[in-house]
Amino acid sequence: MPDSKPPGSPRRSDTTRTAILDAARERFAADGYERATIRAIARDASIDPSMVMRYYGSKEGLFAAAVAVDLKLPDLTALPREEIGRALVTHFLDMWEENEVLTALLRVGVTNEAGAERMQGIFRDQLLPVARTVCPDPEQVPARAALCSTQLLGLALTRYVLRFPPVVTLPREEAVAWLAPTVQRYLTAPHP
Amino acid sequence: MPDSKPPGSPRRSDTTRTAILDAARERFAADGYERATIRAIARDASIDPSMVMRYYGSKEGLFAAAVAVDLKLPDLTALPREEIGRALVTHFLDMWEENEVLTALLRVGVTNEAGAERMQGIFRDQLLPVARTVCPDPEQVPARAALCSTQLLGLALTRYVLRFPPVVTLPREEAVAWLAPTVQRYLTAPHP
DNA sequence: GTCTATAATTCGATAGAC
DNA sequence: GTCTATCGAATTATAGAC
Repeated sequence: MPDSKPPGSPRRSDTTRTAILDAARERFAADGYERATIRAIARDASIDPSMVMRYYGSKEGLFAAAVAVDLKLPDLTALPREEIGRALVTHFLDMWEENEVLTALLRVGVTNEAGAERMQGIFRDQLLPVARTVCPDPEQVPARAALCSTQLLGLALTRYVLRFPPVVTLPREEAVAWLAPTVQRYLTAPHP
Repeated sequence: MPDSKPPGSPRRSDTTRTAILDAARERFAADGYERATIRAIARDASIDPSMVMRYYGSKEGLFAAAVAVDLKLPDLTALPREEIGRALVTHFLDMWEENEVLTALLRVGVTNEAGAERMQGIFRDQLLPVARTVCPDPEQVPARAALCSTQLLGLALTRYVLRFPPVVTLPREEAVAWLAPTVQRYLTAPHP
């Protein structure tokens, strides 16, 4: 964290570091934790495998650094109640498509505790505040946010990871049109 | 498949074979493909690792055999239209809880092509016939079945694999009450 | 900072005695 | 059928020259 150099002088290693992290995200997203080897990541980044160890200490450290980006969350709490479902689905599709971090986290989290916990933290941080502003009963907020996560993660799983053909084929607008009412209902409808 | 022995005489190896498959399902479900080692599976089954190779040839062969059980599918096509959502959610929760095969398939399928294809086949075989009987437009059947798979697999992912606490805590009846209308809508509601 | 060389494990798979 | 022994390959991680 502490940077002893003045702001205007980027260290030479910075470009190497980001190249490593980019390659790591790509490999973790494509292959999962075990099959994404340090050697392959280093090869993708056009550097020596030992540099990865030098910079990030271990494979676990590399993974932690690769997924330690904070995903910008637009303020959805100001939206009208009726639009929250559509806004959430759209926002999450944006997040999955603009970044490989979430795909990497999902592929790794399925067999890696650290990945699962981080994925859980992201969904908690993003869904709970929204749920709090629209849920009728504060006591139901965690359960309703959790229900939303099942639908949103299920879409990501089948579309970006398992790649079920009918889900991959589904146009983005159509997916939004179908899922938005579901998320809307999980958040705002009376308890069934 | 061909059994040269008379029906009344179980081969001695049969008990060993099923012990191996049981242990394999457990390990694949808990650890995924890479981390479930043949040695660990053999240790769980209290036999020698070389026996696994002798019986199943390779690790891939073992996995294929472990997940090659046919899941009995009750006939849901005879149900009244209005109950199909609840019946499907209940049926899938039963399948996930009575058997480790689906958890193993999901954990493996995320990083293994063979697992992903088998998972896709199961959902296709189970959902398409049901969707065909209740969908208004035959052309929309694959998309609507796919939408159901996103919600059902999302529940399984967060509840049985990632183990999000609020989803794990959710009582089974409550999960059914929330998801049933979703699945019902994906199958029978007019295109949004 | 970068690279070579290699240590130390671990795994899947094989050969062969009994 | 069962087990011992081991091969060959791949991995993470380290030590040290330049």
